[in-house]
Parts: sequence; C-alpha cells; structure tokens
Amino acid sequence: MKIAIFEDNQKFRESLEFLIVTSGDMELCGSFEDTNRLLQRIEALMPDVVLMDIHLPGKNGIDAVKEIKEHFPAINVCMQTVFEDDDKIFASLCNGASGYILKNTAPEKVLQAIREVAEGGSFFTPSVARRVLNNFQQQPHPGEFTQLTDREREILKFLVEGMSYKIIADKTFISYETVHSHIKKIYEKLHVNSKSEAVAKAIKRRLV
Amino acid sequence: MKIAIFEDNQKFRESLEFLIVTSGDMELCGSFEDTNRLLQRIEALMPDVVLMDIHLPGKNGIDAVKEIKEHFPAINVCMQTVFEDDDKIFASLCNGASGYILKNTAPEKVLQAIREVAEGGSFFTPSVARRVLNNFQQQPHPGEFTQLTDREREILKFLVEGMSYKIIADKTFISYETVHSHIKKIYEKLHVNSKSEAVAKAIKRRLV
DNA sequence: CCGGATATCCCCTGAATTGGTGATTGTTTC
DNA sequence: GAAACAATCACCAATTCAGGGGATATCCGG
Repeated sequence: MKIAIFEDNQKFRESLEFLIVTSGDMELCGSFEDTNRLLQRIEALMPDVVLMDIHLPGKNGIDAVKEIKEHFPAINVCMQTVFEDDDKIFASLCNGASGYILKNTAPEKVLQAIREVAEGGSFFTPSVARRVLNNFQQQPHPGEFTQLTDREREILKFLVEGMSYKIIADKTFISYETVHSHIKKIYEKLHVNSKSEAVAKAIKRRLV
Repeated sequence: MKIAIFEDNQKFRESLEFLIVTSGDMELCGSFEDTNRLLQRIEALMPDVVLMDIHLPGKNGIDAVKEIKEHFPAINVCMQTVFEDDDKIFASLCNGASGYILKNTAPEKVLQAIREVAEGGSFFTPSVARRVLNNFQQQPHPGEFTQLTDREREILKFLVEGMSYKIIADKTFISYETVHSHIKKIYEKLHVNSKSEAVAKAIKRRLV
C-alpha cells in the first residue's frame, strides 16, 4: 500500500513519515511540502492513498483533491488538517476526498483511517462526522413540513419536478382550480409566494 | 455513562450486554427485545446512549429513533444493524441517529462508537461513511454547470432564492430585459423551461 | 480584422402564476 | 352537534413568465 504525503509543516510531515514507515503494511512513496507539479508527481508515484493538508504552498489542498480525482479517480485522498469549518470540510468532500481527519488525531487512528480509505471506505474524525451528519438532519424547522397534508405534499413533489398547474391537475385527476387551491395553501404554510421558492425550500428541507 | 440496548436477537443482545458491563466506563441501564412502551422505558432509565437495532418487534428502530429524539433530544442513538442499504441508513440519520455501525463491527469499535456518540460526535462504519459521502459527491453531470457563465450562475442563484425578474434586475443593477435574456440562456443550457425546474436542477446539482 | 462568445438592452404576445373571495362535501375532534 | 380541517371546485384581476424576434458593445483569439 503506497502512501504519499502533502504537508507543509516540516515537523508534522516528518512525524507522518515516521508513522507510515513504521506501520508495517504501508510504503511511503513520496512526501512533499507543496503542490507544485502535483499531477506529474502523482503520476510518477501512483500512490494508493494521498494524505493531503489543506493549507499548502502552491495550490491549496482542496483544489489539489479535485485535480487528483479528476485525473486519477482510483486514488483515494484523505484530508489531514487543523481546519474544522463546514466550508472546508464540505468543499473537500465534494471535491472527492474520502476521509477527513484532524491533526490532533491519535497516530493509530491515522493509520486506521488510511487503511479504511485505501479499501474504498471512508473515515471521518467524529466531530467532522457530526458536521456531515448535521447536513443531513438540517430540518431545523420540524413542524414546517409535517403540517403539510398528504395531498399538499404530493402536489409539492410535482412542483419540484417542474410541472405546471395544468399538468398536475391531469396527473392527479382533480381540477385546475383545486390544484390552485392546494398550492395557495402550500405557499401559506411554507411562507413562500412562488413556485421556485417552494421548490427551493422543499429540496433543502428534503422532500425529494 | 448509561447505555440502553434494543435488540431482538437474544444471542446478540447478550453479547452486547456483556460488552457494555465489562467495558469499565459504561453502565448497562436497560436491555430490551422490542420497542413496546418505548418512551416510558427511556424516560425511566434516561440513558446517555441508546444502541438501536433496525429490525425490531413492535415499532421498527428507524421510527423509534425519531420518537426518542423528539422527546429526548439530548439522548444520542447509535444504530446497530445488518442493513447497509441507503434507504435505511439515510432514514435513520435523518431521524436523528448519531452513529451507524454494522453488526460485524469489532467489539472494541462498538465501544469506541458508543463513546464518540456519547460525546456528541458521530461514528460510521467505513462503508456507511462512504455511502453518506457519495450523497455529497453526486454531481454526475459535471459539464452541465461549468458551461454557465459567471453572470448566469449569479442570476441562477438569485432564482434559487426565489426572486422575481424584477427584483433580480434591481439587485444586479441591470435591466429587466437583460435578466430575461440571461434566464432564457440559462434555460437553454440547462434544458429546462421554467424557474422551478431550473431551481430544482441547480440545487440537486449543488449550486447552493 | 473577423467570428464567436458574453453582456447588455428593447418589444411583443400568449400562457402561466399569484392572490383574493368565495362554496360544498366529508371527516375528525371535542 | 358544532368547530376545525381537508379536499374539492369556481371566478376574477393583476402580475409574472416564457419564447420569439431583434440590437449594441466589448473582448478575445486566430
């Protein structure tokens, strides 16, 4: 299992190197302090897993992940950083990172994360996992959808699919005016006043 | 740290019980094979963490999580099951579960998961973490948005926020007709023909 | 310097949406 | 049994959208 490291802090990089070489089952195939010639380096080394810091000279780690995954989708990248803000976490994950661990993670956990990531799994530091999770559970307005009736929810779904009043009327075998009534009610309950707002709210609050 | 178990398989339940009582830092405060009188039981025991199976007599574990979190938001629930399908995972997490581990998880990992969950973190089995992650990375049509110009993307964002042509014109200091032009172009590029469709596509493909 | 892409603006027309104010029929709830 | 709600339908007026024409101006690359 070949590992490459990108980390600008020398002390930290060296301790990671030590961790890898003494792990028994991993081979350190490269260790860099910047993202210069990123793709050439990756292509030459072909690591199985890349440990990537976020704050790096040259291109930052988040953009680096994107490039790596675009050109070498099979390589799994694990972020390894001090940053714990949602922006950086989500940007990294959206760009294709498979893991996200903080720098205060215990050494054995780091190795564990690398192994999981190498096998196609994912590993998050618990606090990061929690943030990811919160992104799922983002229904901070719990009563906001439960107050929709079945019929209203049904019609809202059709709205999300981009249908017009007329089409919805046909689909549901009710009259155009009834669709109109339901939608008026939906707008009232969701505190919106257009289809696009309703659709946006429905998707963000997960009615999809 | 008080732990309650809901698990219908007797063998498995007993091994969990053993695991908890021999852990050193946890106290087993309840162990049940069904979800009958769920809330009364929880209220009487007030566990810190609930280990919840999905397939249970009475109410299933997914609905049980919802009830627990609704009435006792401070209690953290960790799912513990053989199911690994997206539906069950996402339903559980959306209902408020803080962890999701498979039944083949090593005992020490189970304890680790409980401890993380108790501290407000989250723990996923790597394969589950991977599925959660995939939910983030679902931009299967990469070229579909890059072809939007900066201006078009900007206006699309305003559409997502539910603004009318007129408001967008004011916000961007351009004329109503220019907004109209841009939106026509956006529709063309996204292959849609209404605000709501454009909004739906924008959000699903993550322009938010 | 020309073609293409982008951004800006204008007009028109028909269709769709939005927001009122109703009404009727059930069902559930107190 | 009244009150509350859900689902159904109707009419009307004002506004907004969508799609179809155009027209400039700028910038960029060949």
